Amino acid sequence: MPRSQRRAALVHPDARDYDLLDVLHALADRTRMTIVRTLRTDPERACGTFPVDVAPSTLTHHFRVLREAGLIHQREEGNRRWTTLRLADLDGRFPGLLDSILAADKRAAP
Amino acid sequence: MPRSQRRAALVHPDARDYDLLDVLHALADRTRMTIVRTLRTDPERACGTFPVDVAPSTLTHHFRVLREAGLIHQREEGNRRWTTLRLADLDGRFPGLLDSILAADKRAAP
DNA sequence: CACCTTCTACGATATTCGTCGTACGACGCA
DNA sequence: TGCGTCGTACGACGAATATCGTAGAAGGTG
Repeated sequence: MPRSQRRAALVHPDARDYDLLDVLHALADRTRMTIVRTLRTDPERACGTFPVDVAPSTLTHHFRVLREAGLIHQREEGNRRWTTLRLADLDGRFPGLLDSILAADKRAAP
Repeated sequence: MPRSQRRAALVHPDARDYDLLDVLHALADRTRMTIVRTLRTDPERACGTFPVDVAPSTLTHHFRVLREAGLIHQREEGNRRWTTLRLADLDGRFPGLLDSILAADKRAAP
């Protein structure tokens, strides 16, 4: 039984269940925006390799918010948890939205 | 002395001081999103004429959040406070962002 | 086996947020 | 002067949030 007790079931919402307000709320945070920005360039990353300055447990919290909003996908491989951006799902539901927001963020702090 | 005591000074941030995270946070609320959506179609509205279902004091709170994020402008005329969308300022700072978000919202709940 | 790394779950804490009721100031009109 | 309307300020309250420290599970490596 892999990770049955301590590790959560890694629930990812269906792309059709996306809630725009949840997506906006998830992105309205500097740490989470940095995570998404990083993933937009790098396809896949392990949790501990993001350029943010918070405690590991805090990072876990932010990943959960992003995951439950449907922004990221996480898969487990051995000891690591690899994170990817759900770009296709997001673009399917809200075409152009994510890149529009990321462009605005880049414009604000390139 | 016009509205010196009870009414706030109606501070509107400069368009150059826009903070994207503040904008996203302001829009990550159903009531405030409805206000912005309404203003995107109707150029100007009085405070009490928006299709939202909250108490007047709550509405005042939401207007303040939108105003301080730079999304709306309010001017006083007699007894009323007229609200407009700062579309040009927003588009100057974050081109295409607002319409991209509004399009996503319309897609989610047309 | 022992040890280290990675990441999570849990509990605690301080802060923010959305909501409302109440009171009231400013305006317009009779 | 008085009354009704519009919108605000203030205080309160519950819920959500962001943060952290600690403890521990799972995997990798010796």
